[in-house]
This record gives sequence, structure tokens and C-alpha cells, in this order.
Amino acid sequence: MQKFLQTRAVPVMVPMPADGPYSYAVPEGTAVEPGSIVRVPLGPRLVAGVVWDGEGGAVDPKKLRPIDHVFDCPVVPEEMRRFVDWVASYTLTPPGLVARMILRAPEAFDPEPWIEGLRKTANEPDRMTEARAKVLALADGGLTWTRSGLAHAAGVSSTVVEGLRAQGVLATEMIPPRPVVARPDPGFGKNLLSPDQRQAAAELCETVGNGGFAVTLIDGVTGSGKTEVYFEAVASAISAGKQVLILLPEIALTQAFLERFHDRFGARPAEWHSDLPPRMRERVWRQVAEGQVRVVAGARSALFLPFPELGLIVVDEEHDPAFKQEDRVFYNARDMVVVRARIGDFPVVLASATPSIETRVNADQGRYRRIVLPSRFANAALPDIRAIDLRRSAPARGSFLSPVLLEAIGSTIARGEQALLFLNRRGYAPLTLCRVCGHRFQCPSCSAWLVEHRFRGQLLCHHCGHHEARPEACPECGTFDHLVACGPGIERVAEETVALFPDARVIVLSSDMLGGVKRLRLELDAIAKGEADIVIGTQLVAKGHNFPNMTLVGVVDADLGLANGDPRAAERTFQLLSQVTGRAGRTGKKSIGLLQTFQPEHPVVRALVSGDAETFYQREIAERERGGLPPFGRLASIIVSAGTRGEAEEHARQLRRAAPQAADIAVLGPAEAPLALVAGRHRFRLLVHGERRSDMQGFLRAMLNAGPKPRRTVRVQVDVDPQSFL
DNA sequence: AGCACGCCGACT
DNA sequence: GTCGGCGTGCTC
Repeated sequence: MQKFLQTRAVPVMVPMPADGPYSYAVPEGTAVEPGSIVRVPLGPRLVAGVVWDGEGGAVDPKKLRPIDHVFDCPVVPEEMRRFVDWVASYTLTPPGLVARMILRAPEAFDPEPWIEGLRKTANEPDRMTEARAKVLALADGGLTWTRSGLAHAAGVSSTVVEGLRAQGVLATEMIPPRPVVARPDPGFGKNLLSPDQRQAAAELCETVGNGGFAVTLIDGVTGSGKTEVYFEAVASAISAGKQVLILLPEIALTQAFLERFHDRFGARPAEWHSDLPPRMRERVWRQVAEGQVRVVAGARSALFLPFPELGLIVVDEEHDPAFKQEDRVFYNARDMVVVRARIGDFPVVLASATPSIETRVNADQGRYRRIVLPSRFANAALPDIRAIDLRRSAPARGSFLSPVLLEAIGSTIARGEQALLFLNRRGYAPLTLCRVCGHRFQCPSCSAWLVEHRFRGQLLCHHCGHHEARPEACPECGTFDHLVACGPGIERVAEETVALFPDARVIVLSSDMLGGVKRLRLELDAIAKGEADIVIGTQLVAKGHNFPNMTLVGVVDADLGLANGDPRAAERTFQLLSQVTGRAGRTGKKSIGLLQTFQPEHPVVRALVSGDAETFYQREIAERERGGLPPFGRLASIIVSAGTRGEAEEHARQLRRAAPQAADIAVLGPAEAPLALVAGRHRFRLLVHGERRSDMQGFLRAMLNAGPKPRRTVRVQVDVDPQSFL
């Protein structure tokens, strides 16, 4: 006891939702410093934690337990610890949960083991064979090889290599772990840039060269070569000895992107995303922490890697909703990037053909610098976009493709070019009903319509994943053969297309496709090689892939997504359809985009057809600031979720009553909230906005403190959307 | 977040 | 008579 009282106690952030770090005793002879990664006892188990800053909080000395182990690992940099504190405070998340995000590679805290290698000695083998000669010829270079590497390179079995080792011709020598990627060379494969690109790259490199915190938006139409431009900024950061992070929406993190990077820098960036195999994950984490990896291309969680020398972050497809995490810690990685850069005092590049409204406003108001790339690169021209008014040019009965679109598909494939049909709806039909009694198939746990997937023979809920076999008879009235599919899904469009163009080669791309990522990659390759005439796809065709021979993009339902209550409906639809139509015309051939719509006068449709995005943006910004919808930039939401709608609603009401400025709060019910019903949990979103952009945080805190404490299964979480932190 | 403890329904 | 459901509570 006496000894423990004298022992130093340090704060350790443990990976669980405590309000702050816990105190642990530092055993005699153990050295730790802020940022040290340690193993500590927590209740019945041992967990990894990070030694935090300041003095350990006062605890009952009887509770104080000693640190179990200090890992031989680089410390979590000070910038990173401040970042964790900031994110925790901003999102009202317990800091331990945020810290947990940087500790997601448990095996990486121990140094990577050295690998057993083989090296030629002066000894001669007893007898020379052809296989042995091949091995020795390679080993003569004086290099140390791995056993399998040497056998493979020599084209012999590893028993040959093993035999030579047994005779002492090859000796074992330990070699350090291999880097996950080679060092990128900023001067490797410089791209030829257009004058616009050169100008933009020069501006960007100047900002990067100056160092210091700055945010630059590169706003350029699809195909204008934004990537080449920000690659130049990446090159200057590498030359300046900095590490670089490129954030991409997970789906855009494709092979094609990695290859483009390779072509420019002679090496791939390290990848970081949820599908990374655990072993690779650990190696990347470790090598980033050691500063061996200089460039990471990753999904949003890459922001929590422990870079010691980070000097530039690029966020590509800045507007993409995939940068938002909506579970546990609620954050928008794009916004947290800006904070991370401010803490580290280095620049940020945001790139998008269709920036988010809040980023545009930040640029307009001078907080961000904006660089515009107005035209497509080289001979590629933007597709000519037209609306098809479905009231005038209606599809035939039971069909979803209008005569105008069918005609365009026909002539496109007759020219040997490719057509893309886009419909953002998986499955066969979004609603099934009984023609006799009117019964509609609904999800038992979240009351959304069940989507028929005819290919799988199932009805599925796209909210919670519930699925059931498609019945023959109506469960309500028992009548056979009177169930009718309402509306189109991608499978149904495919069925129609195959029937109308029986000789065309049709490929369907959707995220629920059998065969997963591997199959998807094969299909994309096939399309690139011209092995398809018509591609039918959901959202996933919008991103990253280049289809060089694609000269027609048909949007089956341009109105889809405009009618839900999401305050961002118009913005999101504009972004999605811009990207999809942007798939066409990458090679200079004349190309067109056709939008099937019932609302040709809708601002989104008009913006796409006229190519005048500016008017659309100004209108959207004005719309939000006029009220009705919460103005951007000061928007936060408190999400209340509970098992039943009643409970969530009641709690939301109470919180709203507790708030001092009730007029500033809008309560959106499940119908309007974008994520109203998730996994059977009913959610409510209170959108909160204030007149001053100062201290949104304090307001939320006050509201939560004044409000009732959540009881039973009611949970309250806070999601702060666009930034008020600049 | 995990994990243990604890109190009520269907099974070797 | 036990196995096991998840509600509640705690972790320096």
C-alpha cells in the first residue's frame, strides 16, 4: 500500500466509453510517456490503451492497478491525441471510443518479426545439378532471399533450396520486414498537363510549399483531370519529406486509382479500408507509425492512422456521403480532415466535380480557396444531356424505357459503342401487392416495403436486411397468382432490355451481385475490353471506373431520390446524376445523356441539361438560408432512437421542450429523416440550428443536460453535420 | 464497448 | 433439476 501511494499514476485512455482517461500505476523501472501504447487490466480483461496527457485523475488508491506492459511501438503523436480530444468533444462522444479508432490493429503494437532469409556462402555443393545451378546463379548476386522467393524466382521446388541450405551452401540470415509498398518517387512519371491543369497545379503546389493550414477546393467537371492536379500537390508534399493521406469513398478506392498513382509515382500508395486482410492491416498501421509508408490511400478510417509526419490530406469526391460515419462515433471524415490539418498546421485539398453545398459556401465566403477546372481534359467532351419528358414520351404499357431512349440505345449499339442504363434501385420491383385484396408486403421489423429480388426468389428489406421467400399466394386473402410487382428495379430493366435487344451483350452491375468484389472486377474489365454492349447498373457505376467506349448514359428514373424528405435530396440527386452521366464521352466521341423524368422543369434536371451548375448551387444555398430547411453550416442533429416509435417520439418531444430556443429546432420524423428506420430501431432526428455560428456545441450540450436522461432503450446521440468550427 | 452477474422459460 | 435468454451495472 505504502509503495503504491508513492508510485506514479498516469492517465490512460482505454477503448471504452468512459468520460476521460483512467489512472494506472506505473510499475517500478517502467518508463512511459504521453502517447505510449500500453496494455492495462480493465475489469476482467487486458486491453490496449494510450497514455494520455496531464496528471492522472484522482482515484481511490485501492482501485489503482498497474500497467501490465508497455509495447515497443512508436508513440501516438501529440497531434493525434489532441485530435482525438477534439473529435470527442465536438461529436459529444466519450473520448475512449474515439481513441479506440486509432487502436484498431492490435497485433501492430509489437514490432514486426524479422524474416528468415538465405544467403550464399563460400561453400560449394557436393554435386551440381541444373536446378541447383539456377538457384546459385540468382544467389550469386550477394542478395539475401526468402526461401520461397528464391525457389520461385529460380523456377525450382523449395526442396532444392532446402538441400543447398542443409549442405551449408546457403546460410540463414535474418532480414528486416519488407515495406508494404515502395517509396513513391515524386519525379517518376510526370503527366502532361493541360494549361488549366498546369495553372491549378501551380497554385496548389504553392499552397503546399508554403506549408501551414489552408483548405483548397478543386472544383472541376467530371473528367477534367482533378486527380492529376492534386497528384502534383502530393508530389510536392513528398518532396518536402511529409507523409500524405488521400481519402476516398470506399467504393472509389479501386484498382484503377492505385494504378494511376503507380504510373505517376512509380509505386503504389498503401491501402487502408475495411476489406484489408488483418495481417496487411497490421503491417500498414505499423509502417505508417514508423514513417516508412509515405502515402496512404484510404477510406475514412484512415484518418485515425498514427502518422508522425503528416503534411497533406487530399479528400477526393469531397461531397460523398460515405465520408459520414453514422454509428458509434458520428463524424464526417471530410470535416474532421480539416480539423486534423488545423491541428497539424498543414494544407488540405478537397476535390469534387459536384462539391457539397457547405463546402461551396465555405469557398464563397473565403474560408476555403477555390480552384475551378472548367473543361474536360484533352479531346474528351462533356456529354450532351437532354431530358425525356415521360408525360409526352411514355414507355409502352408494362415497360420502363421510353421510345426515345430505346431508339438511342439501338443506334448506339449499332455503331458498336456502349450504352449505360442507370437506375438506383436494386432488385426487381420495389413494391409487391395483391391485386385481389390490396395487401402490400411490408417488413415486419421496420415497416418499409419489401423489395422483390426475382433472381433470388426472395422479398427483401433494404433497411434491415430482413428477407423471406416470395410466396405464391397472398398471405392476407390466400388468392394464388394475383401478386403484382409495382415499379422497376434494375433486374426488371435488365429483363426488358434483354427482351428488346436480344442480340446485345448485357451486363448487370449491382452491389448485391453474386460473386462479390472479384466478380465485379471481372465484369468491369470485360466492359473496358468492349465485351458488353449494354451495361445496366445501380449507384456503383457512378464511381471511378472509366468506360472508354461509353457514349450513351440513360437515367431510367431521374426523379428517384428527389421526393424523399431529406433536406439534401436535390443536392444528392444532382451529384449522383452528374457523376453517372459523366461516365460517357471519355474519348472524344460524341456522347449523350438522357434523363427520363416527369419533372423536366425541376431545378436538378434543368441544371444537368443546361450544364449550368452555378445557378443550381446559388439556388440551393439561398433555399437553405431562407429557412424552412435548416441553414447549412450551423446544422446539427440530435438523434433519438428507441425500440418503438412512441418512445423515440416522446423523448424527442421532451428534449425539444427542454431547449431554451425552441423556435430553432425542427423535429423530423421517421418519414423525413434520412435514416429514420434502421435495423428495427426507430429514430428521430432533431435538427438544431442557431443564428450565430458560434458555439453550436454549447447549445447541444445545454439541451442534452436540460433534457431528460435517456431511460430504458432510448438512446441519444449527436451528429454534427457541416462545420461550425472554422 | 465487453463482460459478469442475475433472475425467469424449455430441455438433457 | 440445469441451459440460456438478455436487462443492469461496472470497469482506474
